[in-house]
Amino acid sequence: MPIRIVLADDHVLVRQGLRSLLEREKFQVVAEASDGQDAVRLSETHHPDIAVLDISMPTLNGIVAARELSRCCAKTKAILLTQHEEDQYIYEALEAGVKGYVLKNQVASDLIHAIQQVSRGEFYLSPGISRAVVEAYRSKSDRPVDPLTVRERQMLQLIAEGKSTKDAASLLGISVKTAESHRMRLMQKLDIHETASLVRYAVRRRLVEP
Amino acid sequence: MPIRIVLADDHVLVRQGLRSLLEREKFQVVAEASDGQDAVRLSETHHPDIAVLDISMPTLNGIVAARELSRCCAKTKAILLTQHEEDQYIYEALEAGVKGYVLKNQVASDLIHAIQQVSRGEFYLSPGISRAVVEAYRSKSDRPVDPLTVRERQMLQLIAEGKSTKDAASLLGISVKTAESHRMRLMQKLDIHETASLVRYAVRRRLVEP
DNA sequence: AGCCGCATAGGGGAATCCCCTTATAGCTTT
DNA sequence: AAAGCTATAAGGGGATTCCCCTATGCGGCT
Repeated sequence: MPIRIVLADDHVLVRQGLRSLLEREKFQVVAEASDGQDAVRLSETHHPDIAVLDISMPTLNGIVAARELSRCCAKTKAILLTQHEEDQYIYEALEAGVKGYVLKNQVASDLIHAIQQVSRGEFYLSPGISRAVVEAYRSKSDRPVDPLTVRERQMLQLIAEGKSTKDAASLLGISVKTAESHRMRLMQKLDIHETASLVRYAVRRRLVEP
Repeated sequence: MPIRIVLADDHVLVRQGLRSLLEREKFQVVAEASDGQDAVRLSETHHPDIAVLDISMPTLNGIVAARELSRCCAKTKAILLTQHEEDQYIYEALEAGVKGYVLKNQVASDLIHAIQQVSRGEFYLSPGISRAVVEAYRSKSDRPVDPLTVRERQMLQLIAEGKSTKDAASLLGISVKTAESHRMRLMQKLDIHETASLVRYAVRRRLVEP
């Protein structure tokens, strides 16, 4: 039986390129998602062996999506794709239960290996980020804890993407007033009081692309 | 004889995905480049029919590379790949002699069509950017690279820094209503309708640090 | 001389943001 | 069992954004 995969990346063209690559290796791509929520939803219905998630995606980024997956689809193993190797949030990814971490500027065989290895129950990390992982663990004790909750970070991302509170609320399936609450406490925690600074913060945190 | 292609994108994984996609369609990828200089160099030696160039690349971005190509390899036609629908990229791209413009969040068949059409000597533009192109041609005569006036750019920067319109007005020594006017026309010109997207635009333009 | 772009300034209004408050339910920690 | 954090939801209200509209004066282009 082939390894079954859900593929999530917000760029259709990139996604289809990856799909072509994976199918050439006899993997079976059972579904494609263009954002994090879709990735989670499709994983819930298809129960794939592997979810390949781009880190920067709308609605839920790859890390948050991976966290969701480890809650709702324990069988599905998450592999993150990222552009950045100076990723200081690798620790977050590991904590989210990610099994593989692949840089976009590695060769395709890297992703292939990652999928094979992770589906065997092992971990896989692209060469070049091991250092970052080691450092993440080394400084684990005095790591600056991100004060935000999952919901607050989701709101932050949606705000930074240009969504209004109302839009964000309906995207998250909660009431406008609840979304406002999350937004307010988020701003209090970060001591930021305008949308603009919030967006710059989200860009620095790589929750969204500038 | 198959259509011969040079493929340039700084992410190896994405590049190989695209290659797989193109080879499935019987195109011949004669070389891959990971930056703009390489793309030009490889085109000079291989004389491909088509150069597929990502816009954001190290050393030379896709647009500059396309400009080079139109000088040194007139036979090679450039197709740009981009994440952004932002208008001013398109102006620059057209001026650089680009023959095709494909958004990364279009389906793969879009790129296939682009290659076929461009190699026949026609133009190709992804759906969704035609409007911007039409506008580019409409006001072609005196189009500055950046369509914003000095005042509008000042406003943009202040907004992105987190200033309110009122604050910005007093900083610029003008009335709040004037500042609002600048802000409004700025948003109209860029076709951006929320502060958040405005901030991300300013970050991309390096008007402010993220 | 007349048109056009730009900076200036203002009126008005709907929507949204920002911030305060309170309250219930669930889950974890102590 | 109590305390604490989180997610949920709601009321209210002042500030700001966003987008229409009009209007004047200045400088440059044809």
